[in-house]
Amino acid sequence: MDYKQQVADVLAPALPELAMADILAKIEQPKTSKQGDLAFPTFALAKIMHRAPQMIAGDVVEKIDQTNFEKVVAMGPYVNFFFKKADFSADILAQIMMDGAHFGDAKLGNAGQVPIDMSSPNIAKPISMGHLRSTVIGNSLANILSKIDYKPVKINHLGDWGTQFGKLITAYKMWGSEAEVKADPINNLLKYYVRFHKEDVDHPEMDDEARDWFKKLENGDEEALALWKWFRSESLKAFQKIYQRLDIQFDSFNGEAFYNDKMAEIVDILESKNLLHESQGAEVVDLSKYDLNPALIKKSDGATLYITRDLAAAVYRKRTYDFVQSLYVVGNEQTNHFKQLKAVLTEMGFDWADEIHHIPFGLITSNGKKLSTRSGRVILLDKVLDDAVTLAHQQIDQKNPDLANKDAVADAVGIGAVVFHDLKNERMNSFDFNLEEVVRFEGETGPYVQYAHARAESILRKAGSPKLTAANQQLSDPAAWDTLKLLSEFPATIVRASEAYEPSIIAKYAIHLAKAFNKYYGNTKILVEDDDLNARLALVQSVSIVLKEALRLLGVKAPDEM
RNA sequence: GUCGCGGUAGCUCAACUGGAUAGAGCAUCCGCCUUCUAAGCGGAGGGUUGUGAGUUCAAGUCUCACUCGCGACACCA
Repeated sequence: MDYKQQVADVLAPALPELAMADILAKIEQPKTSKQGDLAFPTFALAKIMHRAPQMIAGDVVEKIDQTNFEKVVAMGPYVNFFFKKADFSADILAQIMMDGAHFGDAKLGNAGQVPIDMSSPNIAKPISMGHLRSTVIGNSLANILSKIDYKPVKINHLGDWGTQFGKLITAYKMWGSEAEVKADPINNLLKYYVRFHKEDVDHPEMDDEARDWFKKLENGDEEALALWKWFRSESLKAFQKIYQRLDIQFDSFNGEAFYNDKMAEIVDILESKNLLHESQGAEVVDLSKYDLNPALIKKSDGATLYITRDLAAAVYRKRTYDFVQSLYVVGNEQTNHFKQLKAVLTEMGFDWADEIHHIPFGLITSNGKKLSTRSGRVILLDKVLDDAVTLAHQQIDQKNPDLANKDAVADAVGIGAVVFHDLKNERMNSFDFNLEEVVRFEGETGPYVQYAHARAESILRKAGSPKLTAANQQLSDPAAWDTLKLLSEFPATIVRASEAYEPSIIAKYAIHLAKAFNKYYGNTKILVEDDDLNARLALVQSVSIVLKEALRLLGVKAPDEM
């Protein structure tokens, strides 16, 4: 039921000087339910009618048909509408009971495909907290889009090509061993790489050798290629372990190397359209009309660059998926790159360039400084997840020692805390890494939401997991009101999150709902035999369903007990 | 220097398209487990929303200037 429209319908006859659209646009949601459920400010009318807004509000209330509302009152310059709680609760609870986890589904995407470029770690380097953001934001957006009928395609654009592989092969040949790499691929490959950068300061000839090896790799040299493939597959195995912990699956691992043979066509197109110009020995596309620096397509030595590869990837994705949108969940510091990318595609005549969206996010720093693999200043994601799970275990031992499935719950809670922490704030916010804060279990955290869900489940178990009927779901208890209203806002919240590409909107919603429910739980005895029992249980069930679904959209599990 | 992002309570952050007394969490202090999981609930203190103008009936939100922090500025990705 559209309550906003209902309010507008009764307002319209009392306000002949305003069009329906204007009335609808002005209706707003008060900050607290003391001020009602919807409100209409009369300031705009004051000007037209040359009267004080307070008086207008009073008059409007007199003229209005109040039969469909609990009450309509003038509070200062506002007309405040209070819904009939019993009817409202019956509506929303029946809806959620009926839809279950599908509550909030919408047919907005028309099954259009949406590739999402996300995670994209570099081969032979560990996954750090920095990668977590791209990974969990991308995953959550995929879940959100999927819920409103888009078809997301999660693409892990691996950093599996580039001059660093020349360095890595050089370093491996000097200090590495097969046994070491097999034992612990990421750490040992990283060790070689870091050592290379330490020693090449004094031994510049190492750089020449690295260049040679990369050249060999590009020319298909057997030894170089074999090493590269091996490094790649060992790294991927290690990555998959982390993705499993996060419960994230990808649809494609086509990384940079995948586009090696697809860039020539891009250069051809650019040439045929006369877009390529020589500048200081390099080939560039002039973008001055977009107020951007020229895009460097080919280096002076003829080698291609990052943007050339991304152009090839963009074209490939359009052809392969015929996408309706193409998303890139990549750090804020690459904003310019994506502006250039879109500009070049536009110059090439691809009107679908408009459907490419860079989804930027803020930087994670450590002690205020940018993370850097080379300098060894990394925060390993695996380590953070381990710490979080260990802490979760301790909490369980302390608070619920008899719990079954301790390990699974500790995983869900510990990892959920880390993921939720990364998603709960606007993605553009930067933050300095702080372990205690990331794995916090109290206050506005993932575990707080999980806890509310587990409490709801616990009540339902105690009630004997009843089959709730759609009847008798009128709940007029004011203590339940905030929870009921929040439940009703879930579908609109999903749409808002999808439009802003902002998982934090869902996370904040989950916190609000959990908070409202915890408050209700703390002040109201639910399991008492009276006329409202069925309605209260329906409320508890609905909260459980919606909390679990909100967490799922974020990529966080909701254990039934914890 | 140019462009981008940000500056809200001691700390971390909210505030949907401009609206009512700027809200939470953490930390500090005080209450609540013989009642459905205390990972919880209730209460207290804590603010010139970076500064200064402007637009508006109304500005944390829009405009301009200034300021501080971070980032990007063609041969890395």
